[in-house]
Amino acid sequence: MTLKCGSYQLIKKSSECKARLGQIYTTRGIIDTPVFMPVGTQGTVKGVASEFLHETGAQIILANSYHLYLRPGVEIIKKAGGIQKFNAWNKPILTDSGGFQVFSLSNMRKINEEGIEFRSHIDGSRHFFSPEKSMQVQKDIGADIVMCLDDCTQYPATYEYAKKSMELSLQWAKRCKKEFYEGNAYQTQALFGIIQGSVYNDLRTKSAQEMLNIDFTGYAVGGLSVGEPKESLHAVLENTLPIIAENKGRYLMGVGMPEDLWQCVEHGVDMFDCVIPTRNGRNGQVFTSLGKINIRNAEFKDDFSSLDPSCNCPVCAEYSKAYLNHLVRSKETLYLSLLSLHNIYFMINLMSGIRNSLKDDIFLKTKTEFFKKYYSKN
RNA sequence: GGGGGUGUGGCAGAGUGGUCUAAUGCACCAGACUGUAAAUCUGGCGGGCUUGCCCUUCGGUGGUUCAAAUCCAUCCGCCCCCA
Repeated sequence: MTLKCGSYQLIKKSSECKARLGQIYTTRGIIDTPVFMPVGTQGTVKGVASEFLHETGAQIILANSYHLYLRPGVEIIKKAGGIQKFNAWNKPILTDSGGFQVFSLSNMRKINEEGIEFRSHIDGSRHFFSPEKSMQVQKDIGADIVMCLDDCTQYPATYEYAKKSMELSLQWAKRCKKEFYEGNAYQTQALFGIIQGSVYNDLRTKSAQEMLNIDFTGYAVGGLSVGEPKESLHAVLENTLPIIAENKGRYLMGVGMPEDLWQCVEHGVDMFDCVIPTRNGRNGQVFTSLGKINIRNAEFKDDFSSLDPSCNCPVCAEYSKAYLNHLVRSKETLYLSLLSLHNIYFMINLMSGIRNSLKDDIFLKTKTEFFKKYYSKN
């Protein structure tokens, strides 16, 4: 049997909760899930060279079509032979559609039914992203998994606003699918739909059902981690994920912190992405099995132990907290790479631990142990 | 020896009678960051508590004034120029 790019294979369900072990097939390799995908907006995971990224065990990374479209431009990437040739990352890549920029560049864009008009954050020039345009850009970039152009609803949003926004994403999703499969030329790439609806359960339900009707290879839950309370996030997942067919990959966009990964896997999420490991790394915050620390803090000036006693990453193997503290204080650029690398390794390793616990069907016990240790210093 | 200048919080540096516990930057102490316009941003940075006030602070001392970082005297330190 030939597996379609982006298709999900369920391997084992937890007997204790909705967590599940599986695999997502892509043309460039099989992804073991649950998986954490480091974010490389501009085609590079900030501060981490591909060879080090491989060492972390990363299976797939993100890139952003809006950013790559603006610079270097799609033509350059096509000329390079696709994004994987261009950025020397030969494993799967998922591209975001530009939908998140609707949210994050909210004061530099206008939305209408046709699409989104952006003012470039680089030079102020005007650009138009329609669902069709987003599909063309992502196909040209050469992503293995392509995301539908959506309207990432801001939080808070009134019910009426969230409804309109969700319905717009739905209309766009239909156009994305049509455009994506146009000419049947892109069977090596997968298209995922994105469920919206803010914190309103009936809107989420509607969005999920309609997305399933359109029929995508995988489904993402978007519009979360945009400022809503944690309870809302969990309520949405609890409500929405069961609607998605069991044989489809479920991707929670933009999440998250280590504690979020455990909790959301428990709800049945298969894929995550988040800028946290790299951004926080660049800001001195380090994730460890004993909780997060800010390596800039004075207490680490003469702490010659590694960042995390139970970490096997290249940074923990070689460098002390005291030295990393010194690098951060001195603004030596090396710390950007080292802390990002460690944090990514931490996330990837955490997911690997989650998968192992699912294999042995001891997810909840392992989760409890993780939290006990992670919060032991507070 | 003669002339000129200068001394402000950890550092640099504003302020030249009241609105000054004293701008700003750095340093320092913390916090935040969730499909990346982020190597960024925010807060704190003399002491005390009843959180509104009180005490202490602009080289030292003394003075003028209702009021002094700011004016005067004097002492001390530093810098420059001429001999």
